[in-house]
Amino acid sequence: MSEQTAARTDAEVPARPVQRRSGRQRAAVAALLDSEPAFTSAQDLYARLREQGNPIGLATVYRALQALVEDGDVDVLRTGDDGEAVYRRCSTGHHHHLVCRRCGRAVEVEGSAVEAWAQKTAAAHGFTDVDHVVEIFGTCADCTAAR
Amino acid sequence: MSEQTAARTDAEVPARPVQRRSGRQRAAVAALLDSEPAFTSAQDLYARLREQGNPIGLATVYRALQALVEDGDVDVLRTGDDGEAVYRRCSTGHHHHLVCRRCGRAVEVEGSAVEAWAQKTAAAHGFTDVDHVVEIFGTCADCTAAR
DNA sequence: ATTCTTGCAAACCCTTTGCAAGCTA
DNA sequence: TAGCTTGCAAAGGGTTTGCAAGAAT
Repeated sequence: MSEQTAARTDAEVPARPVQRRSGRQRAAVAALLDSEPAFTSAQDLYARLREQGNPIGLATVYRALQALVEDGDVDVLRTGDDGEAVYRRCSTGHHHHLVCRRCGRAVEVEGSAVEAWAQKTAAAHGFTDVDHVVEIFGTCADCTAAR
Repeated sequence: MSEQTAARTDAEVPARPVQRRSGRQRAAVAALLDSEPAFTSAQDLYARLREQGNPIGLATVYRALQALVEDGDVDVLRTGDDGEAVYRRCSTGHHHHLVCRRCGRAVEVEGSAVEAWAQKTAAAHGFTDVDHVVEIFGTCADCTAAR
């Protein structure tokens, strides 16, 4: 993992109360994501699930991720190099990420100062329905040390 | 165009002095981009060039864009929905964008406050080699009025 | 002449979709 | 039983690459 780009929408999607059956595989994807601190790609999750003995289908992984994102349980980002989407279990409120470009590990952060700045800047140019994407990339302490 | 995501790298790429021949088609792409205030996709540029009577090849458009980005003359963003890349002629210094999610028109903006915040936040978590992606999306004045 | 540029078509990759079979409630 | 979930394979869409032909220096 290296350069990435944000894809999170700030607009609060009112998680429509879709009726969702348990689904063994879907649960497996959710569980793996729960224990993963880094942003991970669908392909990666797919490979890992199979490695750990779960013969899941790639389409199922994508469908599970789709559902999780829809429910607001997971955040999505896009890698800057190839546009691949990466997912991560996240808290529901509005927040941004501090992501390690080396291992993908991420920390949720918030910055009211940025929110205000974005709002003000947009307004100054006559823009409405303002929304923003903010992601910080760097090398985490562990990766810095391991190098 | 609608939701998008940033892909700009803050790391200053020391535009390697690549020897580049003029190239009629490459120039055409650069020219079109020069007169375009909005972030535009490769496919879109390709279509427009052909429409205006320039039988360019799609691969050439991509190669031209690649070169322009490499030289730091063009900025890239990724649409949030489909991960399509969009390009725009930009100034060389570090800056961010205020993009209209309706028409794609963009304004270059800068915010030292954000730069400082990003740096401070990253440092607080032990991250090094900090870099960040910040893009503001909204509906520009014109589009707001036209609606 | 040499070297870079352009086009076309094929190749790639990630992601989505159709459809039949398997589960869940 | 009815309806969602899963898999496989095929389709899609954007982007890249191989290779031969066409410019530029």
